[in-house]
Amino acid sequence: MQNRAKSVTIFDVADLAGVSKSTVSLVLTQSDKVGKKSKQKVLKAIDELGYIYNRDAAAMRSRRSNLVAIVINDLTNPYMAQLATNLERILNENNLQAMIVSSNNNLELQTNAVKNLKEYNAAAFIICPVANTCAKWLDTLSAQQKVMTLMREVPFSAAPCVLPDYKKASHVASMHLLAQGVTHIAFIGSELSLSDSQALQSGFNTACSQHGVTPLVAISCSQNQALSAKNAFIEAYAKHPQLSALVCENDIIAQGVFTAIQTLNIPTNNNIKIASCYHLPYYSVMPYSLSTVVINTHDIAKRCHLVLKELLQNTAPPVKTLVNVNSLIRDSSQ
Amino acid sequence: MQNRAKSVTIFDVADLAGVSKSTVSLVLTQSDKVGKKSKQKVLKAIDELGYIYNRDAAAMRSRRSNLVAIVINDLTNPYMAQLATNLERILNENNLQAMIVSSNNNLELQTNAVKNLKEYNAAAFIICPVANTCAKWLDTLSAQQKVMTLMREVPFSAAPCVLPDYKKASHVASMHLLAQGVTHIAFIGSELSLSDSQALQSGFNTACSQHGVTPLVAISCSQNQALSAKNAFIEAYAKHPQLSALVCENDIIAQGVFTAIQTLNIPTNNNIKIASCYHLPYYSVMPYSLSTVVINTHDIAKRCHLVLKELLQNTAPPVKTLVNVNSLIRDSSQ
DNA sequence: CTGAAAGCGCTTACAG
DNA sequence: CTGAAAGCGCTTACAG
Repeated sequence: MQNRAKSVTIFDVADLAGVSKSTVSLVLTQSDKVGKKSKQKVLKAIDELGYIYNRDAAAMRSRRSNLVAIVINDLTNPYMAQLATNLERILNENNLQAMIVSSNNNLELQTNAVKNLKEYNAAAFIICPVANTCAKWLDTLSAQQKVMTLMREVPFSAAPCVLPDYKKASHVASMHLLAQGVTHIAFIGSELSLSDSQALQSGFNTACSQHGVTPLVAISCSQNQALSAKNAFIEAYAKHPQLSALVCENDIIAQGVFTAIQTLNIPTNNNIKIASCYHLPYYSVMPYSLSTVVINTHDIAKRCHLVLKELLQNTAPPVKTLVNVNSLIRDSSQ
Repeated sequence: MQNRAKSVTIFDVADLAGVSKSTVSLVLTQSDKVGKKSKQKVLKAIDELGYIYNRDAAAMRSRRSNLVAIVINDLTNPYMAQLATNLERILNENNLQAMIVSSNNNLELQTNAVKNLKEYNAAAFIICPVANTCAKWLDTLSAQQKVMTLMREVPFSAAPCVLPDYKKASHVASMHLLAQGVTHIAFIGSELSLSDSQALQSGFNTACSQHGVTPLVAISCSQNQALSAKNAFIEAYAKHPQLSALVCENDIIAQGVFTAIQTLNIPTNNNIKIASCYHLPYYSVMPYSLSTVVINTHDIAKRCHLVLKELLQNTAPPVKTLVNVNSLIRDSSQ
C-alpha cells in the first residue's frame, strides 16, 4: 500500500497546453478529431509535466479495460515461459497489457488468482489450466468474463480453446521411428490421463496401428520433469528390456530418458531410438540424436491472440482451434 | 477493449444488506469498526449478488494500490521463473497482487514495460534488470516510483537491490574443486562483464589465490544457454587441453559443458571436474557428478518481500542486501 | 454504526 | 475544436 502524492492530471496538461480538458482526453484516446497543432501542444505539455495517464480512471469511466490476464500452470516449464513471453509481446503490439500470473499447477491457486484478477477488471483471461480444472467452474466464469484456454482443453467446457495439433505431433514423431523398423515401442509422458496427453497417445497409437505394431504399455512419469522421466524409464526398462524405441511427450521427458540410458550404460548395439513430440527451444542439448517435432510458440501465441480478439469483439470464436505443428523432424543433437 | 455491463456496486450490496454504503465499504477494507451482525449481513449480500470489488475505483479514491510489478529479464530461465513464482506467492500472502511481465533481455522492452505499468498505478516495481540497464534511468524512475532490483545490481544506482551472495557461492564451488588438487581450472559463464558475473568471478579468483593456483582465462558463452556453453567449451578445450576443472556460472552452463564433454568423448582418465555456482531445481539430470551450490529461490523471495515492505512504508531499505547461499554442495547426478 | 457529501482522474455526449 | 456537466465505483472524514 502506497500513498501517492497529488498527481499531474489532464487538467494540468490542458492548462499548460492552453486547450480544454476534453481535447487532452481526445488526444490520449487516439482520437482523430483533434487538429495537428492542438495535438502537438498537448503532447509537449504532457512531456514537460511528466504526465502519466491514469488507466484506472479511464477504465472506470469508459467501462473498458485493456488488461489481459495470462494464467500459466507451470511457468518453470521453459516452453510455457516462452509461450507466455511471446503472447505478451503480441498483446502489447495490439495495445493490450498482459499480466502474467502463475497458478503453479495448483487448483486452489488458480481459482484464487482468477478471483483476484476479476477485481482488477481484467478484460479477458487466457488460462493454461491446471490438471483437474472443473468444466463447471470454467463455464460459470465464462458466463461473466471473457475466458479462453490455451495448450490444454478442459473437457466438455464451452470456453474457446487454442492448442497445437497434439495428435499430429505425436503421429509424426512416432512414424519417424516406426519407419526405421522398430517393433518394441512405447509412449512416455506425465499426467497421462489429461486431455493433451491423451491426444498425444492417440496419435502414437494410430501410428503404431498403421505399422501393425502393438505398442508396449505407456510409461507414466510422476511429473513433467527430467528426473521423474529418468526414474520412470529405468523402472520400465527393467520390465521390458526389449524396448527399442520411445516416443516422449516433450524434450524435458526426453532429456530424462537420455540420462537414464547413459546411467544404465545400455550397449550401443542395443541402441534405443527416441523421438519427442515437442521441442523446447534452447532447452535440450543432447549428446545423441533426438528427433523432435516443432510446435512453434509464436504460431500458438498468434492464433491465441486472434481468438482473443474475437472474444473481445463478442463474435463467438470457435470452441476449439488446432494449430498446425511443424512436421519437420529436427535432429537436435547439436 | 471490452464493454462491461452495468455492474453490481456497494450500493446494491448496501441495499440488500439493509445497511449503509459506508458500512459496506468498511467491511471491504477490513475495518474492525463494524459489528459482527452487520458484517455478516454484508458478506451474505455480497455472496448473493455476486458482487465484485472494484479495485480500480478503490485505488483511485484512496490513492493506494497493492499491485506490484515484477519485471523479469529472462522468464525462460527456470531459475527466474521459479523465483518469480515464489515471489508472487509471498506477495499474495501479504495482500499484494503480483503482475509478472517479461522484458525478454531487451532494454527497450524493459523501458516500455515500466512505462506502461506506471499507467496502471503499480505500487512498486521489482526489476530483474536486463544487461546495460542505465543507472540514470533507474534513479530517475526511483525518484517517482518505489523501485528495487533483484538478482542483478545496476552499478552505481541508488535503487535498493536484493541478490544472493554470488561471491560466496562461487568461492564455495571453486574451493570444492580446488580441494581435490586440480590446477588447471577456469570459470565459464555468460555476459562476463555484468555485475553478477563479476561477483562470481571474484569468488572464483579468491579461491584460486588461496590455493596458489593461477586460473586459465574465463570462458565466455554468448548466451545463458546450454548450447552456447557447449560450443564455448569445445572451442576453449581445443586451446587448453590441459583443462581439468571448471566452475560454471549455473546448471544451465554446466549442462552444456557436460554435453560437450560427451560429444568430445574425452577419455575418463582425463576426467574433468565440474562445479556449478547455482542450482536450478529439477533442471539438471546429469549422468555425472555435478557439485552445485544451492541458492534457494524462496530465501531470495522472502528477503525481497521484506525490502519491498520497507520501500512501501517509506523507511529507506538498505541499498544492497546479500542473501546467504546454502553452502551444502550437492551431488546432482541423481 | 449511519447517511450525506465531496472527490479521486478520467470519458462522453452535447450545445456552442 | 471548446467548456460545462454528469458519472464510473469507490473511500474518507464528519456530524449525528
